[in-house]
Amino acid sequence: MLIEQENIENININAFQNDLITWFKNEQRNLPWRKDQDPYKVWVSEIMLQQTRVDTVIPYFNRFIEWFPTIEDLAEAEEDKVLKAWEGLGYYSRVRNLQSAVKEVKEKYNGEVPSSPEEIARLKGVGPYTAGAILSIAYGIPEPAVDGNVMRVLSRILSIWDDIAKPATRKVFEKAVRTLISHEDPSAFNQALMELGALICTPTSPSCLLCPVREHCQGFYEGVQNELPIKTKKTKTRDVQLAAAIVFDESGKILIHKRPESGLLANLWELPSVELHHSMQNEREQVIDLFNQNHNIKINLEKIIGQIEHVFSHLIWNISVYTGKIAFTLQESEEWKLVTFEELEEFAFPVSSQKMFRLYQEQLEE
DNA sequence: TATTCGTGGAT
DNA sequence: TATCCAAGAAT
Repeated sequence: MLIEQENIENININAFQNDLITWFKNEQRNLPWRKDQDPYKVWVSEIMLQQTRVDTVIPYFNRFIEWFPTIEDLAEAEEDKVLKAWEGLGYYSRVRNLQSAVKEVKEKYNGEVPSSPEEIARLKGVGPYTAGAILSIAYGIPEPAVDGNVMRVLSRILSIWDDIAKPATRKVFEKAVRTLISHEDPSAFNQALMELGALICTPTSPSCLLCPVREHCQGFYEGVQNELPIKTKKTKTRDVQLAAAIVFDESGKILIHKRPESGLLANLWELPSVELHHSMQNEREQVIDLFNQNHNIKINLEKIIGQIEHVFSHLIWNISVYTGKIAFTLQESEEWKLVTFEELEEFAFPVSSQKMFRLYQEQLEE
């Protein structure tokens, strides 16, 4: 904490703010959520951008605002449609938290996104970064918005060697931002730090020769810009063996299942599946037994149509994909439905299920 | 605090 | 091919 305190005193704060903000105003990308400062749109964009690239978010953002133009529209929407709007974006609890928070804003705050740090931080899905981003960008309030970009950029500028993988480290950077932030234009300042991280001060091989704040950068001065930030943490993924089935009824409809309301891919639809375990039993027999035991569904498996690998951040699914027929009359419910191929479009599926549908289509074409 | 939450692009 | 990682939050 002492090191960065000394380094921050080496910075000419006014010149730094001016160089950074001037660069941002000239070089910023033209992004759909920068067309106005509607707090709702800023909010939606910030949730979508969590751990997600700008290029990925753009089409999702445009469609989401088209479907749900206002807080009221989103508050009143069916959750299934909201999840459909998020289909393929990942981290699906983000959008369920967003809708929940939007309902709270509608009811408790008369539809106006609160502008106090305490109130906005209490909303579901709004953490320290998102609270600061909305407050500064939509309301011009000088609050820190410390994301991965800001930690990378400031770790270099201030030569901060704390491990940014540790949650406690964010506070170090929030303190630095409180010292550095422009009170004239907090929105431009915060966005400029992130834009600099995205365009110039990139994770590998930063473009220091193009950097508008190079002369303020302690890391560049020391020649350590490629060693910062310090980020430990290893990703240990575990393997899970699954078997999924495309199960048809007599009329050719497909059986789909709604996942539980918490945990992985919560509330999304999927092709029914079971987790396999090591056994002397052959896989085909085990799948039939597990469908019976876990789902209380009797099926006749036809054939295996292929294997699919799907990689999450923390685990890997290896899925054997079967086709089959349902061996009794199924009672449909909130959790189980029989639908036609056309009706599949109405349901939100994770990418793993979409891979299986594609695999089946490829089989048909052979 | 460490882990759980997706996905697809970059290197 | 494998690893990392991108505008984080909840638990």
